[in-house]
Amino acid sequence: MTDPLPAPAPVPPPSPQERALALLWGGDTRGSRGPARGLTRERIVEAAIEVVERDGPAAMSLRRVAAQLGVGVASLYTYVPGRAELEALMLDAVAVGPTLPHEWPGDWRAKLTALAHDDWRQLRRHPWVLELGAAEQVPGPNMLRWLDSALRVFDGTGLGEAEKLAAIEAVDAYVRGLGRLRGAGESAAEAAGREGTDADTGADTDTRERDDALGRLVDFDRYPALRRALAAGATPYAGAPFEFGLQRLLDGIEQLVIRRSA
Amino acid sequence: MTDPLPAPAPVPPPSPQERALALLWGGDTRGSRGPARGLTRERIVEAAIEVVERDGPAAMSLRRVAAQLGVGVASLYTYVPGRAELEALMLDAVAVGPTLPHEWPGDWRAKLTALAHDDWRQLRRHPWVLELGAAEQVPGPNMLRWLDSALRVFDGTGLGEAEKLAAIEAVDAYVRGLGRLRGAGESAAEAAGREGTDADTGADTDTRERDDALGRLVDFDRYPALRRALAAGATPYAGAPFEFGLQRLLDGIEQLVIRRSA
DNA sequence: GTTAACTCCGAACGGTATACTGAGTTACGA
DNA sequence: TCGTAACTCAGTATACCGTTCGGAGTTAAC
Repeated sequence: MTDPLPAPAPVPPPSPQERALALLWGGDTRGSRGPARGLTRERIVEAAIEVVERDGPAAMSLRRVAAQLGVGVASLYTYVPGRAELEALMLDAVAVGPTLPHEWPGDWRAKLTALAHDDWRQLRRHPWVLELGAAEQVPGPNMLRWLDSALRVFDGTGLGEAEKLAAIEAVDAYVRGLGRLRGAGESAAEAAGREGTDADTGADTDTRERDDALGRLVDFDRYPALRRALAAGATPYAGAPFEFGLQRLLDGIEQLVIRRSA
Repeated sequence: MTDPLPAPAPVPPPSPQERALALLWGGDTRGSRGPARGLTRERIVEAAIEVVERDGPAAMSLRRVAAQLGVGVASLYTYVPGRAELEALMLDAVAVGPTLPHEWPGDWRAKLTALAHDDWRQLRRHPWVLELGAAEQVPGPNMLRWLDSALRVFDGTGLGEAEKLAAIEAVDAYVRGLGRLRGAGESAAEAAGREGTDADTGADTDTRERDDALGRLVDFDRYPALRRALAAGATPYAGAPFEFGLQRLLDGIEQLVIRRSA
């Protein structure tokens, strides 16, 4: 009762994470036969982004993407293994602005400030990344290019390598976290309306409406400290002004830089 | 052709946001007739949380929640208007730990550190809040109770009301943002295994696996700064150590406190 | 006792992602 | 040159999803 045939392939099943990685990092392994392809991965990602920006993240579906391209749903599967992987591609596509942090003028603090602002602007322009990217961040080429550039912002400071990385991710975490507290961000129309003004409006109309409804329902006498803050004009859960927390964080990093260069 | 009857009810249609708010803040307006109710809203929320923690956020569905409770799907709609509102209830249910920040010992910095740690622990224990709460944060009773308590942490410092609020939200944003960069957090089994140890493991098994796959695919010569960081032992996109960014942020807030009390 | 309000739920509707199958198209290898 | 293998594409099928509808049973108010 020998068993001459070992298990044919003890290869672990490719996890969705690994599939997304392989997809993001190229590795095109298709032959050359068959009819010419009518689409490209880039066109699909582009169409998907159009759909999600027009109809919102909840309405994003492969069917709509296919319709946008004038193609059957099943056709997409020859270019992209599934929805999750498409989302990873979309995220990487909008991950980075046109220029890179280390190329910007000024010292590290100026660059880091600009980095945060750029991140913030990107997030407000594409609010859906917060809803789409919930699953997990699979690092793609754009993200790594950005991260590499961001690390170089700290060239010349005495910070350790791990500290540089941690500082970048702290700023990134703050920006993204605040974007989430603030809610979905402004509409595309809004963004187009004041393109580039970069204003830090304390609260938009939606949050104002919600606060009104909240004020009608809640007895704020039960929350004295909150009541005081409200009376002073602060607007909770609208997201605090972006700049405040950023400057505090940068102050803290600056303290460390000074300590390290001493 | 007079028109003696004005439009009967110019009441605007209740938005989903307002429905969720009304739901979170009580306002039970049901009559007393009809058969006794077999369920409660609390039981439903509890069951939903069980489902999401067992099967993951993607598998959360009203049908599963109903099955978990041994009732038909449609029955849920007598207690909860829809899925969005149920999610709001779930989020508020796990929003706050057993004790409140202002009751903890120490000065404001000690309390704020504990607040961040508590927030972090809560996030790692219920990672799904990051995926569920994507839509929008509708503040419920627990959240406001927590926020009120958090504001009182700054009692005695010279900070302005808006500054207090902004500081709280900055810390909160940092913690949640880092939770997202890190990925979904640890499994329930993990959490149970080292209950309360609060260790800051740099990277878990999942991220290690992903990094291996990444290393195989990516030519890091194209990312010199990143390569240096990696060589120094840093692990990108695994989330930097939680403590680093937190202490930098707290340092920055401390500077402001000192300035304000001068 | 009648009735109106209420709970519960099976069934159905329109939507989703994905798998499967088959037909049509292309280019390599003999 | 031409058969055939490899490939693209789409229609159909499956298995879910949230939500609605209508009916049957139950209770309190009148």
